[in-house]
Amino acid sequence: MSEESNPTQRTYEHLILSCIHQSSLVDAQWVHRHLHENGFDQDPFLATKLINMYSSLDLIDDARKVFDKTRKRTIYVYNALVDMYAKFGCVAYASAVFNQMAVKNVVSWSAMIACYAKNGKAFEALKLFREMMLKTEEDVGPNSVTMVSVLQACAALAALEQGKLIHGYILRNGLDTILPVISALVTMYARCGKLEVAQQVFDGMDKRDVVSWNSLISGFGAHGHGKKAIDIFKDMISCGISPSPVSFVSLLGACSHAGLVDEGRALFQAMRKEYGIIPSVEHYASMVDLLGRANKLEEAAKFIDDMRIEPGPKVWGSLLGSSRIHCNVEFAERASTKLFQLEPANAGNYVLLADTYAEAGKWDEVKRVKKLLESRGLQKVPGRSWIEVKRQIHSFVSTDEFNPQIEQLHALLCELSSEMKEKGYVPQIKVVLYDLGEEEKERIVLGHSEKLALAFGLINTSNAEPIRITKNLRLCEDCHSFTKFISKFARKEILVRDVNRFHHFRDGVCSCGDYW
DNA sequence: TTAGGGTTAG
Repeated sequence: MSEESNPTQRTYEHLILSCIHQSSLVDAQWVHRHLHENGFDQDPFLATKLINMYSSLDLIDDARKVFDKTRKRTIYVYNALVDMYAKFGCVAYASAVFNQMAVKNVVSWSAMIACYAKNGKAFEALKLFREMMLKTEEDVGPNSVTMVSVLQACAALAALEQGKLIHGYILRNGLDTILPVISALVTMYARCGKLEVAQQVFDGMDKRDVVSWNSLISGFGAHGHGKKAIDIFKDMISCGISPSPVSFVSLLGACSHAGLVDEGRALFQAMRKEYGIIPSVEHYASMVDLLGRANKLEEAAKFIDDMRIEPGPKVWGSLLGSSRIHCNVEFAERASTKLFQLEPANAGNYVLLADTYAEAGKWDEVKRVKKLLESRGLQKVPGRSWIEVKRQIHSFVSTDEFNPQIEQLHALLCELSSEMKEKGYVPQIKVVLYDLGEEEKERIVLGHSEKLALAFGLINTSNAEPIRITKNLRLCEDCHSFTKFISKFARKEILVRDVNRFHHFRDGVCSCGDYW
């Protein structure tokens, strides 16, 4: 690049940055046109910037066009495109671009791993990380940024043993002073059920920012320690750290899991009045969840009516979820009517409404909603549970007939069930929302994925070792009751992370206090 | 000169 052209390139860079800043489409198109007319659109530096610009304006196709027209595609142009697809959740496109790259550096690998980790593909993230570790090129060794995404993947899978290996790598490579890395470690340990280790890692930090504190608050919240989460928040304030909007989402979530309605209401008020934070949809959704779970559905609905912003799917989703828990047909209908308009392709909403009808015995309505679901070509997400044994993740679904150990697991569960029935366990067959006979229902609940994972854990872990199970949905009442019995009967400590929170079973009691 | 990262959401 010649010297005199530098200012012009820089001018265009500033113009593009200003379009991003003001998110102005008209200006963006104007700048792009000028750039083209002056022959700057083949400059790879500016092409990268243009991709970023269109990406920030949510214009994927325009960004792609810039890429396609750029003849000199540097290591930077490709990375910008991978990152854009990652941002929009287009994992297949991102990986296609990544695979096309002849030269990949640490940023390329990190961007692709982050893409998988952020878009619910944690297995793929770990797989790609292992591949990256086998590369010998100088510029491909993982760094702190890579570690953060890998830790997120471990957290998503509750892969504690893998996470510990990564922790070791972080210590050996001196990455343990970098704030994002430590915050990700705190979250990883908390989400893998090791709250005490999360606390130790946090205690060992010499410097903490608001995100480090938020990580700890949400960790305690997810484990049901609402009061402790509030205490941590108070400690943070007394250390002179200002709370962020996320601090309050975490706190309200913590109150919700622990049923701390009054504390939650007070925090919501304080957020505005004392800390000047304007509540966003996430805060409203958390409040609706807090009230709804506590069976204050009227108040939750009124809270929505009084909102100063448009409620949106998260808020209505919270109301629907609570209505399902408390089997309230009226509010479930109200929320789902809105949700079917706002997010017609979300199968979960149809399932929640159908389940509410089923529990209320309204079988004609159940049929109607299931038909609606089918007519829209949607499918219910199957329940899945998994468990890590010797660094291997074993995954279970209730209908898994290909699992080589399935016969053994079923036999063990039948044996345990009949023995526990003598000690007072009563199968909660009402959770089976089909018009079936009692025996059939009992057979179905005994085949739930969480119980298969539990049986697998009983066979494959030592006596002293706790069992850690992760589940993609909310824990059902029968699995909850069954696991409580097992924890006493088999004298086993069992940790289950469901989609919302942790259940810590010990000696026949669960840490959630049967409120979840 | 450019690119990748931490906390929340049910």
